[in-house]
Amino acid sequence: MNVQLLNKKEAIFESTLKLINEYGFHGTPMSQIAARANVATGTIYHYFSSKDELILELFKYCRERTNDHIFNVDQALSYKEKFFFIWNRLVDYYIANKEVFWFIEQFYSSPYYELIQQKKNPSYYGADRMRLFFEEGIKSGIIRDVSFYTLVSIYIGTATSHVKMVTYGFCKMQAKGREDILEIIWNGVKNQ
Amino acid sequence: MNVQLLNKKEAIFESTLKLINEYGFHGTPMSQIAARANVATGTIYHYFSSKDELILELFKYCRERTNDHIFNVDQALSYKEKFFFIWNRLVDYYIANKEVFWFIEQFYSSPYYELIQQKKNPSYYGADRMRLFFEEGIKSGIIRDVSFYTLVSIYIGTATSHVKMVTYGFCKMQAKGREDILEIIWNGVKNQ
DNA sequence: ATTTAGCAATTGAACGTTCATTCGGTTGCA
DNA sequence: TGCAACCGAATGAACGTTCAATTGCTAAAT
Repeated sequence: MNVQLLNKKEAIFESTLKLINEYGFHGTPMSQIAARANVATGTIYHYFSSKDELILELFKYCRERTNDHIFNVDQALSYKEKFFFIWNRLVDYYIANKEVFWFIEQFYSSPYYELIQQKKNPSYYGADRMRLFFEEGIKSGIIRDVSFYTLVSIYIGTATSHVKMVTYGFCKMQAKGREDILEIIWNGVKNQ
Repeated sequence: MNVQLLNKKEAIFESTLKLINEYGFHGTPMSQIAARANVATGTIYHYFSSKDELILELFKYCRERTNDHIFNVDQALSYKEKFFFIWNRLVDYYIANKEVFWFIEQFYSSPYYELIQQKKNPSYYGADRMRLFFEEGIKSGIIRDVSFYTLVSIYIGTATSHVKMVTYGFCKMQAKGREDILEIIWNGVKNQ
């Protein structure tokens, strides 16, 4: 990542992200997180009360950054254009930031995610903007009136699945595959 | 291999599956796997050379069982019917066997999966039947001629995404949501 | 039919390592 | 002067793995 790290907290985040991507939750000791971030082990505990909290905070950090990025969209575009644009932005972002993608995927598949749900902390939920975006399409009659989670399964499910294929190396990152997916899901959800 | 051996091995598999589902890869010690399977810790090492090998074998075991189940389909059905049937079977199987689903998800998102890819062991790849099924639809002109991985993103991506929503408790396991998803992706992939 | 040899299966305490966390001390800045 | 930031060796618990000992089973030998 080419970003100039402004503080130690972000250095710790970036270090954790890379190590977890490489060795998984289990295989990344605090000592190595510290080493890669050029801080002492104890320093991490100045910012985070435990390893679990570090991982929870990192998840929030990743999700906020991702959401801020993908929903930064020109409101002058037509709904169809926005539908395509946001999907492509999400895929681009994840492919350019593989560590973020794999960390989020690992997190969602792990028991950590239940911890967050138990807390019932609204700031953990990042679905608000997605919900608004789909509601906009439904209310204006452009896309079919189906439930939010149905649309998420189709829109986000295909995007993450596609990113997995590409980062696994199964298929090349080529425009054709993306266009096909987008055309297919758009044909499926549009009203007519 | 006699019956007794299979029983112990399967008991270890089932125990591992449940514990990993509950505590994650990192949070499940061999001692607990043994306890839940009613065997001694050392016994596990009679069947598996290490914890990593146990997890790799368990992954193969889960994937084989899942594939055997979902592709057990009446060939007399029309292609569209099979398309709907297999998708529903996959979703049903995962919802009825949540530990299998979450284990596979965790595995795919973890660095373990790269280990398997490095081995280049064909027995690890379970995509053959899926590929044949899509080819059947393309050759007969029923579904659009797009790449295998595009179809996987749409077909499997939406299925796993839907299972996640349901097992997270975001949406009820009701017929409506499924029908909507299937109708949308079928509208998208069918020819013209 | 009984004995016996030998190997497979099983046990769980012990071992050595790794790791998250702590803490007493140091640095740097306001 | 005071306080936050920072350090890293020390601590103790947890964990994967080993191993010497025990049991159970099978089949050949008597």
